[in-house]
Amino acid sequence: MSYQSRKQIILKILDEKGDVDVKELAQVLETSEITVRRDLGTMAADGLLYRTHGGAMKLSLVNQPISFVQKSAVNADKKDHICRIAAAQIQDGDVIFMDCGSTVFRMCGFIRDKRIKVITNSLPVVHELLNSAVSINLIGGEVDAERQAVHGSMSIEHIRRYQADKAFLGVGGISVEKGLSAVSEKEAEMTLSMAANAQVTYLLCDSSKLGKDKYLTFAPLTLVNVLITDEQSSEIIQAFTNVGVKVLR
Amino acid sequence: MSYQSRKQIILKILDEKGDVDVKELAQVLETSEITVRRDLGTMAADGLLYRTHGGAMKLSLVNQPISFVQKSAVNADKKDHICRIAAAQIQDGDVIFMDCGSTVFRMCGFIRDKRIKVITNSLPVVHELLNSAVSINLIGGEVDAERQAVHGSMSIEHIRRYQADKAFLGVGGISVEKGLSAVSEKEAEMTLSMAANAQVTYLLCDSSKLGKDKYLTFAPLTLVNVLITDEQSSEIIQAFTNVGVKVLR
DNA sequence: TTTGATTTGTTCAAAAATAATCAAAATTTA
DNA sequence: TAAATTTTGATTATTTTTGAACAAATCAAA
Repeated sequence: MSYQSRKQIILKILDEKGDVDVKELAQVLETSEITVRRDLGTMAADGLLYRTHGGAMKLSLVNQPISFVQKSAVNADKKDHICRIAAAQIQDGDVIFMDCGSTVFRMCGFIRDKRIKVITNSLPVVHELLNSAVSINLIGGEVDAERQAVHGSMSIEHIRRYQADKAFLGVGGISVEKGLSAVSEKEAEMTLSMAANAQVTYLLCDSSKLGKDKYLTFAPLTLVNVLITDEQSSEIIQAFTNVGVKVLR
Repeated sequence: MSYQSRKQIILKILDEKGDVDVKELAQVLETSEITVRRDLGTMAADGLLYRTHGGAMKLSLVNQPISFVQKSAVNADKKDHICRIAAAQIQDGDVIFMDCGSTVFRMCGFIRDKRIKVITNSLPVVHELLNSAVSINLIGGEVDAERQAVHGSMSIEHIRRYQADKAFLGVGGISVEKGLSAVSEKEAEMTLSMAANAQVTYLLCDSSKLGKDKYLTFAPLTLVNVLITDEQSSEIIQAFTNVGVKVLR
Protein backbone atom coordinates (compact mmCIF):
# COMPACT_ATOMS: atom_id res chain seq x y z
CA MET A 1 0.00 0.00 0.00
CA SER A 2 1.41 3.37 -0.94
CA TYR A 3 1.85 6.34 1.35
CA GLN A 4 -1.06 8.20 -0.32
CA SER A 5 -3.36 5.24 0.26
CA ARG A 6 -2.36 4.99 3.88
CA LYS A 7 -2.76 8.77 4.26
CA GLN A 8 -6.37 8.66 3.07
CA ILE A 9 -7.18 5.87 5.50
CA ILE A 10 -5.46 7.62 8.39
CA LEU A 11 -7.37 10.85 7.72
CA LYS A 12 -10.64 8.97 7.51
CA ILE A 13 -10.08 7.22 10.85
CA LEU A 14 -9.00 10.49 12.49
CA ASP A 15 -12.13 12.19 11.22
CA GLU A 16 -14.31 9.42 12.64
CA LYS A 17 -12.59 8.86 15.97
CA GLY A 18 -10.76 12.10 16.67
CA ASP A 19 -7.54 10.34 17.64
CA VAL A 20 -5.53 7.24 16.72
CA ASP A 21 -2.57 5.30 18.00
CA VAL A 22 0.45 3.95 16.17
CA LYS A 23 -0.10 0.30 17.03
CA GLU A 24 -3.70 0.37 15.93
CA LEU A 25 -2.86 2.07 12.64
CA ALA A 26 -0.05 -0.41 11.96
CA GLN A 27 -2.59 -3.19 12.32
CA VAL A 28 -5.28 -1.57 10.22
CA LEU A 29 -2.84 -0.59 7.48
CA GLU A 30 -0.99 -3.92 7.65
CA THR A 31 2.37 -2.24 7.88
CA SER A 32 5.06 -1.64 10.50
CA GLU A 33 4.95 0.86 13.33
CA ILE A 34 7.95 2.74 12.01
CA THR A 35 6.20 3.22 8.64
CA VAL A 36 3.15 4.59 10.45
CA ARG A 37 5.39 6.89 12.52
CA ARG A 38 7.00 8.22 9.36
CA ASP A 39 3.59 8.74 7.77
CA LEU A 40 2.30 10.59 10.85
CA GLY A 41 5.47 12.67 10.93
CA THR A 42 5.03 13.71 7.32
CA MET A 43 1.34 14.46 7.80
CA ALA A 44 2.03 16.53 10.91
CA ALA A 45 4.67 18.51 9.01
CA ASP A 46 2.04 19.11 6.30
CA GLY A 47 -0.38 20.47 8.89
CA LEU A 48 -2.89 17.63 8.54
CA LEU A 49 -2.87 16.32 12.11
CA TYR A 50 -1.32 16.79 15.52
CA ARG A 51 1.29 14.26 16.57
CA THR A 52 0.96 12.97 20.13
CA HIS A 53 3.03 10.46 22.07
CA GLY A 54 1.95 7.09 20.78
CA GLY A 55 -0.40 8.43 18.15
CA ALA A 56 -2.06 11.50 16.68
CA MET A 57 -5.10 13.74 17.05
CA LYS A 58 -7.31 15.61 14.67
CA LEU A 59 -6.22 19.24 14.55
CA SER A 60 -9.68 20.56 15.39
CA LEU A 61 -9.62 18.77 18.75
CA VAL A 62 -6.26 20.10 19.81
CA ASN A 63 -6.96 23.78 20.13
CA GLN A 64 -9.89 23.33 22.42
CA PRO A 65 -9.28 24.02 26.07
CA ILE A 66 -9.31 20.90 28.18
CA SER A 67 -12.34 22.21 30.01
CA PHE A 68 -14.58 22.01 26.94
CA VAL A 69 -13.33 18.61 25.84
CA GLN A 70 -13.73 17.19 29.35
CA LYS A 71 -17.13 18.74 29.80
CA SER A 72 -18.32 17.33 26.49
CA ALA A 73 -17.06 13.87 27.44
CA VAL A 74 -18.97 13.78 30.73
CA ASN A 75 -21.99 11.48 30.35
CA ALA A 76 -20.97 10.91 26.75
CA ASP A 77 -23.30 7.92 26.31
CA LYS A 78 -26.32 9.86 27.54
CA LYS A 79 -25.41 12.83 25.40
CA ASP A 80 -24.96 10.70 22.30
CA HIS A 81 -28.32 9.07 22.89
CA ILE A 82 -29.91 12.51 23.02
CA CYS A 83 -27.99 13.68 19.96
CA ARG A 84 -29.08 10.75 17.82
CA ILE A 85 -32.69 11.59 18.54
CA ALA A 86 -31.99 15.27 17.84
CA ALA A 87 -30.28 14.50 14.51
CA ALA A 88 -33.26 12.39 13.46
CA GLN A 89 -35.43 15.53 13.66
CA ILE A 90 -33.33 17.23 10.96
CA GLN A 91 -34.01 16.97 7.24
CA ASP A 92 -31.84 18.03 4.32
CA GLY A 93 -32.57 21.67 3.53
CA ASP A 94 -33.16 22.69 7.15
CA VAL A 95 -31.61 25.79 8.64
CA ILE A 96 -30.78 25.22 12.31
CA PHE A 97 -29.37 27.13 15.27
CA MET A 98 -26.89 25.37 17.50
CA ASP A 99 -25.74 27.00 20.71
CA CYS A 100 -22.44 26.54 22.53
CA GLY A 101 -23.34 23.74 24.93
CA SER A 102 -21.31 20.58 25.30
CA THR A 103 -24.27 18.34 24.49
CA VAL A 104 -25.24 20.30 21.41
CA PHE A 105 -21.62 20.07 20.26
CA ARG A 106 -21.86 16.29 20.18
CA MET A 107 -24.63 16.55 17.60
CA CYS A 108 -21.95 17.41 15.04
CA GLY A 109 -20.96 13.79 14.71
CA PHE A 110 -24.51 12.88 13.74
CA ILE A 111 -25.24 15.62 11.22
CA ARG A 112 -22.04 16.05 9.27
CA ASP A 113 -23.45 14.33 6.17
CA LYS A 114 -26.67 16.33 6.06
CA ARG A 115 -27.16 19.10 3.52
CA ILE A 116 -28.26 21.71 5.96
CA LYS A 117 -27.23 25.15 7.17
CA VAL A 118 -26.00 25.49 10.75
CA ILE A 119 -25.97 28.91 12.41
CA THR A 120 -23.89 28.84 15.57
CA ASN A 121 -21.88 30.90 18.02
CA SER A 122 -19.73 27.94 19.04
CA LEU A 123 -16.15 27.68 17.75
CA PRO A 124 -15.90 23.92 18.43
CA VAL A 125 -19.07 23.39 16.37
CA VAL A 126 -17.59 25.40 13.48
CA HIS A 127 -14.36 23.42 13.61
CA GLU A 128 -16.09 20.11 13.82
CA LEU A 129 -18.30 20.85 10.80
CA LEU A 130 -15.78 22.71 8.62
CA ASN A 131 -15.02 19.68 6.50
CA SER A 132 -18.48 18.26 6.17
CA ALA A 133 -21.54 18.56 3.97
CA VAL A 134 -22.94 21.24 6.28
CA SER A 135 -22.98 24.93 5.34
CA ILE A 136 -22.04 27.13 8.31
CA ASN A 137 -22.86 30.66 9.37
CA LEU A 138 -20.98 31.94 12.36
CA ILE A 139 -22.51 34.45 14.75
CA GLY A 140 -20.16 37.39 15.33
CA GLY A 141 -19.35 39.28 18.52
CA GLU A 142 -17.05 39.06 21.53
CA VAL A 143 -15.13 35.83 21.90
CA ASP A 144 -15.26 34.07 25.26
CA ALA A 145 -12.07 32.02 25.45
CA GLU A 146 -13.21 29.71 28.20
CA ARG A 147 -16.42 28.66 26.50
CA GLN A 148 -14.97 29.06 23.01
CA ALA A 149 -18.08 30.89 21.95
CA VAL A 150 -19.23 34.29 20.82
CA HIS A 151 -21.60 36.41 22.92
CA GLY A 152 -22.78 39.98 23.42
CA SER A 153 -25.20 42.53 22.06
CA MET A 154 -23.66 42.37 18.60
CA SER A 155 -24.32 38.62 18.61
CA ILE A 156 -27.93 39.11 19.67
CA GLU A 157 -28.44 41.56 16.80
CA HIS A 158 -26.81 39.16 14.37
CA ILE A 159 -29.05 36.25 15.44
CA ARG A 160 -32.10 38.43 14.93
CA ARG A 161 -31.16 38.76 11.28
CA TYR A 162 -31.69 35.03 10.73
CA GLN A 163 -34.82 32.89 10.72
CA ALA A 164 -34.17 29.22 11.35
CA ASP A 165 -36.39 26.17 11.00
CA LYS A 166 -35.14 24.64 14.23
CA ALA A 167 -33.02 25.54 17.23
CA PHE A 168 -31.07 22.97 19.24
CA LEU A 169 -30.18 24.35 22.64
CA GLY A 170 -28.77 23.32 25.97
CA VAL A 171 -29.32 24.77 29.43
CA GLY A 172 -27.62 24.65 32.79
CA GLY A 173 -30.75 23.45 34.58
CA ILE A 174 -34.45 22.87 34.09
CA SER A 175 -37.38 22.15 36.39
CA VAL A 176 -41.17 22.18 36.14
CA GLU A 177 -41.35 24.71 38.98
CA LYS A 178 -38.71 27.21 37.90
CA GLY A 179 -38.46 26.71 34.17
CA LEU A 180 -35.08 27.16 32.45
CA SER A 181 -32.02 28.32 34.37
CA ALA A 182 -28.40 29.11 33.52
CA VAL A 183 -25.02 29.92 35.07
CA SER A 184 -24.26 32.69 32.59
CA GLU A 185 -26.39 35.67 31.64
CA LYS A 186 -24.65 35.82 28.30
CA GLU A 187 -25.59 32.25 27.44
CA ALA A 188 -29.12 32.86 28.62
CA GLU A 189 -29.42 35.79 26.19
CA MET A 190 -28.12 33.68 23.33
CA THR A 191 -30.59 30.90 24.15
CA LEU A 192 -33.47 33.36 24.22
CA SER A 193 -32.45 34.92 20.91
CA MET A 194 -32.07 31.64 19.09
CA ALA A 195 -35.39 30.37 20.41
CA ALA A 196 -37.10 33.61 19.37
CA ASN A 197 -35.89 33.23 15.79
CA ALA A 198 -36.63 29.57 15.18
CA GLN A 199 -39.83 27.83 14.19
CA VAL A 200 -39.30 24.92 16.58
CA THR A 201 -37.09 24.88 19.65
CA TYR A 202 -35.54 21.65 20.91
CA LEU A 203 -33.91 21.47 24.31
CA LEU A 204 -31.19 18.87 24.74
CA CYS A 205 -30.88 17.96 28.39
CA ASP A 206 -29.41 14.90 30.06
CA SER A 207 -30.93 13.40 33.18
CA SER A 208 -28.27 14.89 35.45
CA LYS A 209 -29.78 18.33 34.88
CA LEU A 210 -33.51 17.57 35.01
CA GLY A 211 -35.22 18.89 38.08
CA LYS A 212 -32.21 20.98 39.00
CA ASP A 213 -31.98 24.76 38.88
CA LYS A 214 -29.06 27.15 38.40
CA TYR A 215 -28.79 30.65 39.81
CA LEU A 216 -30.43 32.50 36.90
CA THR A 217 -33.98 31.57 35.95
CA PHE A 218 -34.37 33.14 32.54
CA ALA A 219 -37.33 31.60 30.74
CA PRO A 220 -40.52 29.62 31.34
CA LEU A 221 -40.88 26.08 29.95
CA THR A 222 -43.07 27.47 27.19
CA LEU A 223 -39.90 28.61 25.43
CA VAL A 224 -39.33 24.92 24.56
CA ASN A 225 -41.35 22.95 22.05
CA VAL A 226 -39.57 19.63 22.46
CA LEU A 227 -37.37 18.27 25.25
CA ILE A 228 -34.94 15.57 24.22
CA THR A 229 -33.56 13.63 27.14
CA ASP A 230 -32.22 10.27 28.29
CA GLU A 231 -34.31 10.38 31.48
CA GLN A 232 -36.29 7.15 31.88
CA SER A 233 -38.44 7.96 34.95
CA SER A 234 -42.10 8.12 33.91
CA GLU A 235 -42.87 10.48 36.78
CA ILE A 236 -40.39 13.07 35.61
CA ILE A 237 -41.41 12.74 31.96
CA GLN A 238 -45.09 13.01 32.95
CA ALA A 239 -44.39 16.15 34.95
CA PHE A 240 -43.05 17.87 31.82
CA THR A 241 -45.75 16.53 29.57
CA ASN A 242 -48.35 17.84 32.02
CA VAL A 243 -47.12 21.38 31.45
CA GLY A 244 -47.21 21.08 27.67
CA VAL A 245 -43.65 20.07 26.84
CA LYS A 246 -43.35 17.27 24.29
CA VAL A 247 -40.66 14.83 25.38
CA LEU A 248 -38.56 12.60 23.12
CA ARG A 249 -36.40 9.80 24.54
CA MET B 1 -4.12 -4.19 -26.81
CA SER B 2 -3.58 -0.56 -27.73
CA TYR B 3 -2.74 2.26 -25.38
CA GLN B 4 -6.22 3.76 -25.77
CA SER B 5 -7.84 0.46 -24.83
CA ARG B 6 -5.63 0.06 -21.81
CA LYS B 7 -6.28 3.66 -20.80
CA GLN B 8 -10.06 3.14 -20.74
CA ILE B 9 -9.69 0.02 -18.63
CA ILE B 10 -7.29 1.74 -16.22
CA LEU B 11 -9.66 4.69 -15.76
CA LYS B 12 -12.57 2.35 -15.20
CA ILE B 13 -10.72 0.41 -12.49
CA LEU B 14 -9.56 3.65 -10.84
CA ASP B 15 -13.10 4.95 -10.77
CA GLU B 16 -14.34 1.76 -9.15
CA LYS B 17 -11.55 1.18 -6.66
CA GLY B 18 -9.96 4.59 -6.13
CA ASP B 19 -6.46 3.21 -6.49
CA VAL B 20 -4.55 0.58 -8.45
CA ASP B 21 -1.13 -1.01 -8.49
CA VAL B 22 1.22 -1.70 -11.37
CA LYS B 23 1.40 -5.46 -10.90
CA GLU B 24 -2.35 -5.82 -10.74
CA LEU B 25 -2.83 -3.72 -13.87
CA ALA B 26 -0.17 -5.67 -15.75
CA GLN B 27 -2.11 -8.82 -14.98
CA VAL B 28 -5.51 -7.44 -15.88
CA LEU B 29 -4.25 -5.82 -19.09
CA GLU B 30 -2.08 -8.84 -19.98
CA THR B 31 0.95 -6.69 -20.64
CA SER B 32 4.27 -5.96 -18.95
CA GLU B 33 4.80 -3.80 -15.92
CA ILE B 34 6.98 -1.40 -17.86
CA THR B 35 4.18 -0.82 -20.35
CA VAL B 36 1.79 -0.12 -17.51
CA ARG B 37 4.32 2.27 -15.94
CA ARG B 38 4.62 4.12 -19.24
CA ASP B 39 0.83 4.28 -19.55
CA LEU B 40 0.45 5.60 -16.01
CA GLY B 41 3.22 8.13 -16.63
CA THR B 42 1.49 9.43 -19.71
CA MET B 43 -1.89 9.56 -17.99
CA ALA B 44 -0.44 11.40 -14.99
CA ALA B 45 1.21 13.93 -17.32
CA ASP B 46 -2.21 14.40 -18.93
CA GLY B 47 -3.74 15.09 -15.53
CA LEU B 48 -5.93 11.97 -15.51
CA LEU B 49 -4.60 10.36 -12.35
CA TYR B 50 -2.08 10.68 -9.57
CA ARG B 51 0.99 8.51 -9.81
CA THR B 52 2.02 6.88 -6.54
CA HIS B 53 4.93 4.55 -5.71
CA GLY B 54 3.87 1.21 -7.12
CA GLY B 55 0.59 2.39 -8.60
CA ALA B 56 -1.81 5.29 -9.01
CA MET B 57 -4.74 7.00 -7.35
CA LYS B 58 -7.78 8.82 -8.52
CA LEU B 59 -7.13 12.56 -8.54
CA SER B 60 -10.20 13.41 -6.47
CA LEU B 61 -8.82 11.42 -3.55
CA VAL B 62 -5.57 13.33 -3.56
CA ASN B 63 -6.51 16.89 -4.47
CA GLN B 64 -7.08 18.31 -1.02
CA PRO B 65 -6.80 22.05 -0.71
CA ILE B 66 -3.45 23.12 0.64
CA SER B 67 -3.96 23.70 4.32
CA PHE B 68 -3.81 27.15 5.81
CA VAL B 69 -0.86 26.12 7.94
CA GLN B 70 1.07 25.09 4.82
CA LYS B 71 0.30 28.34 3.07
CA SER B 72 1.31 30.32 6.12
CA ALA B 73 4.64 28.47 6.29
CA VAL B 74 5.66 29.50 2.77
CA ASN B 75 8.30 32.28 2.99
CA ALA B 76 8.04 32.12 6.78
CA ASP B 77 11.21 34.14 7.37
CA LYS B 78 10.04 36.99 5.15
CA LYS B 79 6.60 36.94 6.73
CA ASP B 80 8.00 36.98 10.26
CA HIS B 81 10.25 39.91 9.40
CA ILE B 82 7.20 41.82 8.20
CA CYS B 83 5.14 40.80 11.23
CA ARG B 84 7.76 41.98 13.72
CA ILE B 85 7.66 45.42 12.14
CA ALA B 86 3.84 45.33 12.12
CA ALA B 87 3.67 44.32 15.80
CA ALA B 88 5.98 47.21 16.70
CA GLN B 89 3.30 49.62 15.39
CA ILE B 90 0.79 48.40 17.97
CA GLN B 91 0.39 49.87 21.46
CA ASP B 92 -1.55 48.53 24.43
CA GLY B 93 -5.12 49.79 24.22
CA ASP B 94 -5.28 49.70 20.41
CA VAL B 95 -8.23 48.19 18.60
CA ILE B 96 -7.06 46.52 15.38
CA PHE B 97 -8.55 44.70 12.40
CA MET B 98 -6.80 41.60 11.15
CA ASP B 99 -7.92 39.96 7.93
CA CYS B 100 -7.65 36.29 6.95
CA GLY B 101 -4.33 36.31 5.08
CA SER B 102 -1.51 33.89 5.84
CA THR B 103 0.97 36.69 6.54
CA VAL B 104 -1.38 38.55 8.86
CA PHE B 105 -1.96 35.28 10.71
CA ARG B 106 1.72 35.10 11.61
CA MET B 107 1.39 38.38 13.48
CA CYS B 108 -0.37 36.46 16.25
CA GLY B 109 2.92 35.17 17.55
CA PHE B 110 4.16 38.73 18.00
CA ILE B 111 1.14 40.31 19.64
CA ARG B 112 -0.18 37.70 22.04
CA ASP B 113 1.11 39.57 25.09
CA LYS B 114 -0.34 42.93 24.15
CA ARG B 115 -3.45 44.26 25.87
CA ILE B 116 -5.32 45.09 22.73
CA LYS B 117 -8.57 44.21 20.98
CA VAL B 118 -8.39 42.26 17.73
CA ILE B 119 -11.36 42.22 15.37
CA THR B 120 -10.99 39.50 12.76
CA ASN B 121 -12.83 37.24 10.33
CA SER B 122 -10.10 34.59 10.46
CA LEU B 123 -10.68 31.37 12.42
CA PRO B 124 -6.95 30.56 12.68
CA VAL B 125 -6.33 34.03 14.13
CA VAL B 126 -9.05 33.46 16.74
CA HIS B 127 -7.61 30.08 17.69
CA GLU B 128 -4.10 31.37 17.90
CA LEU B 129 -5.08 34.25 20.18
CA LEU B 130 -7.70 32.52 22.36
CA ASN B 131 -5.29 31.92 25.20
CA SER B 132 -3.44 35.18 25.16
CA ALA B 133 -3.72 38.68 26.60
CA VAL B 134 -5.62 39.81 23.52
CA SER B 135 -9.37 40.46 23.58
CA ILE B 136 -11.05 39.14 20.44
CA ASN B 137 -14.14 40.08 18.47
CA LEU B 138 -15.08 37.74 15.70
CA ILE B 139 -16.80 38.97 12.57
CA GLY B 140 -19.90 36.90 11.80
CA GLY B 141 -21.23 35.61 8.50
CA GLU B 142 -20.81 32.70 6.11
CA VAL B 143 -17.90 30.38 6.84
CA ASP B 144 -15.55 29.56 3.98
CA ALA B 145 -14.03 26.18 4.90
CA GLU B 146 -11.11 26.40 2.49
CA ARG B 147 -9.90 29.77 3.76
CA GLN B 148 -11.15 29.19 7.31
CA ALA B 149 -12.64 32.65 7.31
CA VAL B 150 -15.97 34.41 7.41
CA HIS B 151 -17.23 36.49 4.49
CA GLY B 152 -20.39 37.94 2.99
CA SER B 153 -22.73 40.86 3.25
CA MET B 154 -23.51 40.12 6.90
CA SER B 155 -19.78 40.33 7.60
CA ILE B 156 -19.48 43.69 5.80
CA GLU B 157 -22.32 45.07 7.89
CA HIS B 158 -20.73 43.75 11.05
CA ILE B 159 -17.36 45.36 10.27
CA ARG B 160 -19.09 48.69 9.67
CA ARG B 161 -20.29 48.61 13.26
CA TYR B 162 -16.70 48.84 14.51
CA GLN B 163 -14.15 51.64 14.39
CA ALA B 164 -10.58 50.43 14.74
CA ASP B 165 -7.36 52.34 15.33
CA LYS B 166 -5.42 50.24 12.84
CA ALA B 167 -6.06 47.63 10.19
CA PHE B 168 -3.47 45.01 9.23
CA LEU B 169 -4.28 43.53 5.84
CA GLY B 170 -2.82 41.29 3.18
CA VAL B 171 -3.44 41.22 -0.56
CA GLY B 172 -2.92 38.81 -3.41
CA GLY B 173 -0.91 41.31 -5.46
CA ILE B 174 0.12 44.93 -5.57
CA SER B 175 1.77 47.18 -8.12
CA VAL B 176 2.29 50.91 -8.62
CA GLU B 177 0.43 50.74 -11.93
CA LYS B 178 -2.61 48.67 -10.97
CA GLY B 179 -2.92 49.22 -7.25
CA LEU B 180 -4.24 46.37 -5.07
CA SER B 181 -5.46 43.12 -6.58
CA ALA B 182 -6.98 39.89 -5.31
CA VAL B 183 -7.97 36.38 -6.33
CA SER B 184 -11.27 36.50 -4.44
CA GLU B 185 -13.99 39.13 -4.62
CA LYS B 186 -15.08 38.20 -1.12
CA GLU B 187 -11.65 38.88 0.33
CA ALA B 188 -11.44 42.12 -1.60
CA GLU B 189 -14.71 43.28 0.00
CA MET B 190 -13.46 42.40 3.46
CA THR B 191 -10.22 44.29 2.85
CA LEU B 192 -12.12 47.37 1.66
CA SER B 193 -14.46 47.28 4.65
CA MET B 194 -11.72 46.96 7.21
CA ALA B 195 -9.68 49.74 5.61
CA ALA B 196 -12.76 52.00 5.52
CA ASN B 197 -13.31 51.57 9.25
CA ALA B 198 -9.76 52.02 10.52
CA GLN B 199 -7.78 55.16 11.24
CA VAL B 200 -4.57 53.78 9.72
CA THR B 201 -4.27 50.95 7.22
CA TYR B 202 -1.15 48.79 7.08
CA LEU B 203 -0.56 46.44 4.18
CA LEU B 204 1.60 43.40 4.86
CA CYS B 205 3.14 42.18 1.65
CA ASP B 206 6.20 40.03 1.03
CA SER B 207 8.53 40.63 -1.89
CA SER B 208 7.12 37.71 -3.88
CA LYS B 209 3.91 39.70 -4.39
CA LEU B 210 5.28 43.20 -5.05
CA GLY B 211 4.91 44.33 -8.62
CA LYS B 212 2.58 41.43 -9.39
CA ASP B 213 -1.14 41.69 -10.07
CA LYS B 214 -4.00 39.23 -9.63
CA TYR B 215 -7.13 39.06 -11.73
CA LEU B 216 -9.24 41.51 -9.69
CA THR B 217 -7.95 45.05 -9.25
CA PHE B 218 -10.09 46.35 -6.40
CA ALA B 219 -8.50 49.46 -4.90
CA PRO B 220 -5.98 52.17 -5.65
CA LEU B 221 -2.78 52.43 -3.59
CA THR B 222 -4.34 55.33 -1.70
CA LEU B 223 -6.28 52.77 0.35
CA VAL B 224 -2.99 52.03 2.12
CA ASN B 225 -1.25 54.32 4.56
CA VAL B 226 1.76 52.11 5.27
CA LEU B 227 3.25 49.22 3.33
CA ILE B 228 5.29 46.78 5.41
CA THR B 229 7.52 44.57 3.31
CA ASP B 230 10.78 42.61 3.27
CA GLU B 231 11.66 43.95 -0.20
CA GLN B 232 15.17 45.44 -0.21
CA SER B 233 15.36 46.94 -3.70
CA SER B 234 15.57 50.74 -3.43
CA GLU B 235 14.00 51.14 -6.85
CA ILE B 236 10.87 49.28 -5.90
CA ILE B 237 10.59 51.03 -2.52
CA GLN B 238 11.09 54.41 -4.22
CA ALA B 239 8.34 53.64 -6.73
CA PHE B 240 5.86 53.22 -3.89
CA THR B 241 7.12 56.18 -1.94
CA ASN B 242 6.74 58.32 -5.06
CA VAL B 243 3.00 57.65 -5.12
CA GLY B 244 2.55 58.50 -1.46
CA VAL B 245 2.82 55.13 0.24
CA LYS B 246 4.98 55.11 3.35
CA VAL B 247 7.15 51.98 3.36
CA LEU B 248 8.52 50.20 6.43
CA ARG B 249 11.16 47.50 6.12
C1' DT C 1 13.86 11.91 41.96
C1' DT C 2 14.39 7.39 40.30
C1' DT C 3 13.09 3.60 37.67
C1' DG C 4 10.93 0.66 34.32
C1' DA C 5 8.01 0.63 30.39
C1' DT C 6 6.89 2.58 26.19
C1' DT C 7 7.64 5.27 22.18
C1' DT C 8 10.46 7.72 18.96
C1' DG C 9 13.60 8.48 15.38
C1' DT C 10 18.09 7.26 13.32
C1' DT C 11 20.89 4.06 10.82
C1' DC C 12 21.45 0.46 7.76
C1' DA C 13 20.35 -3.34 4.80
C1' DA C 14 16.88 -5.48 2.06
C1' DA C 15 13.09 -5.19 -0.94
C1' DA C 16 10.47 -2.88 -4.25
C1' DA C 17 9.87 0.37 -7.83
C1' DT C 18 11.50 3.44 -11.38
C1' DA C 19 13.72 4.98 -15.44
C1' DA C 20 17.29 4.72 -19.00
C1' DT C 21 19.08 2.06 -22.69
C1' DC C 22 18.78 -1.10 -26.28
C1' DA C 23 17.01 -4.68 -29.25
C1' DA C 24 13.06 -7.05 -31.07
C1' DA C 25 8.43 -7.01 -32.58
C1' DA C 26 4.49 -4.82 -34.38
C1' DT C 27 2.31 -1.32 -36.92
C1' DT C 28 2.08 2.31 -40.22
C1' DT C 29 3.35 4.63 -44.38
C1' DA C 30 4.91 5.23 -49.02
C1' DT D 1 6.16 -5.12 -50.16
C1' DA D 2 9.86 -2.69 -48.02
C1' DA D 3 11.18 1.01 -45.16
C1' DA D 4 10.18 3.88 -41.39
C1' DT D 5 8.17 4.54 -37.10
C1' DT D 6 6.15 3.16 -32.90
C1' DT D 7 5.54 0.06 -29.24
C1' DT D 8 7.02 -3.45 -26.21
C1' DG D 9 9.91 -6.09 -23.13
C1' DA D 10 14.47 -7.26 -21.07
C1' DT D 11 18.33 -5.69 -18.60
C1' DT D 12 20.62 -2.83 -15.48
C1' DA D 13 21.63 1.10 -12.57
C1' DT D 14 19.47 4.20 -9.50
C1' DT D 15 16.09 5.73 -6.29
C1' DT D 16 12.58 5.08 -2.92
C1' DT D 17 10.36 2.70 0.67
C1' DT D 18 10.19 -0.50 4.31
C1' DG D 19 11.40 -3.00 8.43
C1' DA D 20 14.79 -4.50 12.00
C1' DA D 21 17.76 -3.09 15.49
C1' DC D 22 19.00 0.00 18.80
C1' DA D 23 20.09 4.34 21.44
C1' DA D 24 17.72 8.26 23.15
C1' DA D 25 13.60 10.51 24.75
C1' DT D 26 9.22 10.54 27.11
C1' DC D 27 5.82 9.06 30.31
C1' DA D 28 3.83 7.37 34.47
C1' DA D 29 4.28 4.98 38.70
C1' DA D 30 6.81 4.26 42.83
